[in-house]
Amino acid sequence: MDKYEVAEILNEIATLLELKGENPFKTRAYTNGARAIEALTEPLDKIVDEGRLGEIKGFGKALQEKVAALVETGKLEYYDKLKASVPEGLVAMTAIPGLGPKKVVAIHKALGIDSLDALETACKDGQIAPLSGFGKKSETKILEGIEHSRNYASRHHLDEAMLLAEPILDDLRAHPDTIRCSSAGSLRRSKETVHDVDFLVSSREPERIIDWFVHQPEVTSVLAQGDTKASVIIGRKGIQADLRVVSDAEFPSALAYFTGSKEHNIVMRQRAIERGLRLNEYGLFKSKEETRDPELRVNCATEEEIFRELELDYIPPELREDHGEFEAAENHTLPRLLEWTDLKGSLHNHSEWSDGRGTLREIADAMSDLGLSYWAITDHSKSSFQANGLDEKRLRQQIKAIAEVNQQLEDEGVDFRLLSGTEADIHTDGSLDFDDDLLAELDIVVASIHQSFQLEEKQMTERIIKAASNPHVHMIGHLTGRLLLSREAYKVNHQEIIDTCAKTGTWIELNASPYRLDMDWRHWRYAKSKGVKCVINCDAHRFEQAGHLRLGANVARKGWLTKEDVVNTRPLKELWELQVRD
DNA sequence: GCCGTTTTCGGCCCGACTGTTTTCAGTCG
Repeated sequence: MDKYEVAEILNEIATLLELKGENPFKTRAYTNGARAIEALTEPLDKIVDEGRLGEIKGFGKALQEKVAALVETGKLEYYDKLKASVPEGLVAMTAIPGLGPKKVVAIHKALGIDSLDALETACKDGQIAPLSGFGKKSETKILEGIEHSRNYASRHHLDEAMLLAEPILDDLRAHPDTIRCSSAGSLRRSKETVHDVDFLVSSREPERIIDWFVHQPEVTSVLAQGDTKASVIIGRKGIQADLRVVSDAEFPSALAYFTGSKEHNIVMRQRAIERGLRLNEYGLFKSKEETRDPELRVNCATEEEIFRELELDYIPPELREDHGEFEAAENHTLPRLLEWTDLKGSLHNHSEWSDGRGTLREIADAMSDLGLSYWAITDHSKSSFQANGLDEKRLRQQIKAIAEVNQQLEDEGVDFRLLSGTEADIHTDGSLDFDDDLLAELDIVVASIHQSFQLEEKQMTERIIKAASNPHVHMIGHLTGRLLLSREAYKVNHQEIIDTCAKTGTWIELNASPYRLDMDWRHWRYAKSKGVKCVINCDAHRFEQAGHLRLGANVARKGWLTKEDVVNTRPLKELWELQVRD
């Protein structure tokens, strides 16, 4: 069993314990254990083999035994028994907003309900409202929740959230009663998918800001509206948006608090407690007791100053996942992160020659107008016939056509170049769609998998390693083939592939399509530690997808990457020098 | 279930909102 499967079971154990009414701190121990396992950078089976599970923070005797059993045998008696003792379907019911473990159990005890379908029927029949602690509104909300979970995915792509949030943020900024404002939450941390969109505003007139917010034309329903907080559903796709309004003195601590992550915040609070202080969304206070007394407030005008009071360097929002940022911030070793404006071009893109839009010249003009320096045309290869992939003959024609466009650009004095390339399919055996002779004629070779996703992890890993070992391959494209919120990643051993790329000097793509964002940000720190370079690529099929560069850079920041770690921050001349291999 | 430079027992982050209640439990982030 791999670490993700183990983590999933630990999380399920936590939910099951909650349903059984266990000590909440015991529940939390399992949740913490799941997180710690997911965050591991070395293989879990290796840690188990060497008996080092106890070195993981929060791992005592019980968790060590349980995880070792899961890794070694794939089974855990404790889990099986626990699962058998809780009616199936109750876990799914806890996913409905407003229904936690206590209420789910209450409904089950009173009515014997153990599935979403049965719950829906009971609501419609008016059986829920008479229960103690429930009412007519509970019934309506549960029905809405079930409906919502069917109509909309509960998470959304990052670009969708950004596109929705930015105009609202602009309007909030322009609102006469706004002093400061920002996005917060997972959007500000650039998570690859987000559950909701968070806004924070400081103002002397909170009720006016709240009122303005819930009356925005995009708002389709108001979930909650109070004096300092409102939750609404916005947009066609139904994204939840939360707004908090605080005083300006509270803004820095509120921003830190609502940016999260939850795990990061817990460490921040603990650091405050260790220093005899108390941190909450209202400020950092010289008190051990709960207080909002301005007299006790440690004056912090910005987030930076809060970090300083807790003896930390400023931690950029993208890094706030409790994935090692505290150690680095203490030791002054946080990286200076990449900025999206550092990017000079994209090395994996398509044109009308395969399944993209636009002629070579149109693409060159569009990207040059954006201020980029180069743009690789890497159309699909012949095996991807569904994408009108190029065979040898058409690829040779395209190389010539690109040379002609570049000649025109040079004659016109335009400081921009197209690069010739291919996105070569990796066959099941790891061989590529073109011979080495032809690959050698190209500026850029991206090797990607577009079929046979179902191979076992071992075979899939060997397949990619073989492709990465071809001296003509510059980079591996979208390493796991995942489509966020729709298709699971195919199983690969990231570590082995990264180790190979470190030896061969092969780059790994961070595919900046909002549906991919692949390789996942969680693996970049390991790649970086091995000296493997990243390439942030648009995988553009249309002009406007050049904008994916910004998204890709945001996610690269989340992987701790700097300008130096990313190949396409370099000017063309340096890019050529990087390509020379031993 | 985990943890410990006062502690091997008694803590474990904490505040807002909702819906149901007549003062609060449950849920959420």
